[in-house]
Amino acid sequence: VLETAVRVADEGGIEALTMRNLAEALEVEAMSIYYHVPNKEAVLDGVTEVVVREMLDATPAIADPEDEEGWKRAMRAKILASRQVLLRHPWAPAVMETRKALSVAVLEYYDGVLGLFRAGGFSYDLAHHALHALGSRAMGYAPDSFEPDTDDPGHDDPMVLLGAMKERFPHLVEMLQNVSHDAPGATLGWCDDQTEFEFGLDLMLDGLDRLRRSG
Amino acid sequence: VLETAVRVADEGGIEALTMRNLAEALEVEAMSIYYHVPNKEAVLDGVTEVVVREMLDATPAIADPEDEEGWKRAMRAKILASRQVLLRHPWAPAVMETRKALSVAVLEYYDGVLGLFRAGGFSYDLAHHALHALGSRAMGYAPDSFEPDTDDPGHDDPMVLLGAMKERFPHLVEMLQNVSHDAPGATLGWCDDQTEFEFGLDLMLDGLDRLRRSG
DNA sequence: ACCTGAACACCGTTCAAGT
DNA sequence: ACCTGAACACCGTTCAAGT
Repeated sequence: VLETAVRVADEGGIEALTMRNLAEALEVEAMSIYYHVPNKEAVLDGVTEVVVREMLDATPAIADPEDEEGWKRAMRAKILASRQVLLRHPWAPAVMETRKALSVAVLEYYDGVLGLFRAGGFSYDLAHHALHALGSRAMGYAPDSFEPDTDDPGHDDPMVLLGAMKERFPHLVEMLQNVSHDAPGATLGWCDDQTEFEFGLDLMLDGLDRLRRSG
Repeated sequence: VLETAVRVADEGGIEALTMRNLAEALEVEAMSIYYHVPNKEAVLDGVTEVVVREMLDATPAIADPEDEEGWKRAMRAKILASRQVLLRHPWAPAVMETRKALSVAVLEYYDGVLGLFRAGGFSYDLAHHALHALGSRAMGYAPDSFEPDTDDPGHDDPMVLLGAMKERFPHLVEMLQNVSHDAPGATLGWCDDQTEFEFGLDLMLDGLDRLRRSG
């Protein structure tokens, strides 16, 4: 029932997940879903539950490292594995943001993360702060503030555009000219999401490890 | 025009911001808005523009610190000031997440952040990574993964509930019992958002400062 | 140039009714 | 116990028509 909902969202995006579409995919006619499910909110709760359970299944083995130093490696592996799951369900982060109550799967997930912190010798207090600090990164995603502006403002010569932008956003333009290698004119679409995600994640994990050691 | 849209959202929440409601607030009847604005997406673009410009106005003075070491202080002040703006518009982060194109105000904002990094001696490459790492934190908010579950599962004795949860989520329950002081049974609603935000922010800024110094 | 009214396609949801 | 059809309230949006 919920798994077909996930499939509908995977294929047509989240906006394709309407009650009528879902009913069609279930080969049942229209409003029969309401017998099994109270409302659409429950469907959205359900699909995130399915996705998070996929994450849990993705990392069953690495839950409890023996050595204290191994917490970082295990945490990193767990989070990056979850990220792989999310890449198969690109709509999931947005839906998860809108869930206010914590589902059972999410609680299990955070419990596992906490377990890793504890295995690494974190106090509950520090582990609690750490969980907040990681935020959505603990579930394998980060709000991607940067997307290319594919609209008209760039439909003329990109070099001319850069020049025009230079007075308004001097540092941004300078950065673009210094960092971008392969695609000189392509505004901001060239960022390697995986690299950036790991950079931020490691920054967090290294900082937390330092706090752990200093007590 | 857009400012009244912000007011409507401030008063009634984001779900109250419908074209018909907005028209009523403008004391104009219904569909006249479409003469001034192409569609609702443009309205949402507009309101984030207004909010981000509020952020820009909130920190005009601290844009360029002389000393290299001051970058962190200035960045922290800028971000926390933006956070104060967002507290007046609690619906704004969710809307900003859904914008894909970068508005002029957002570009200006990021340009200012970049300027602070540069003033601190960051290379453009490191500053670029830093921007990604900060993510939404650069704009004063972080995805708050934790909200209390106010629904029925807790309508019996909280201590009994904790006991029942203990086998499924041992680390979570243990953490709750160790960290929570003032409100022992109140699931997870007691977290101090401001404290947690600053903890995560400082973790990032400290890590970035360390990378900056090591070259 | 600016606003309006009626209408359309679509959404989540209710409810009495079928088997 | 499970499904259906018709209907309701609401949404964003179109378009020909008004001043």
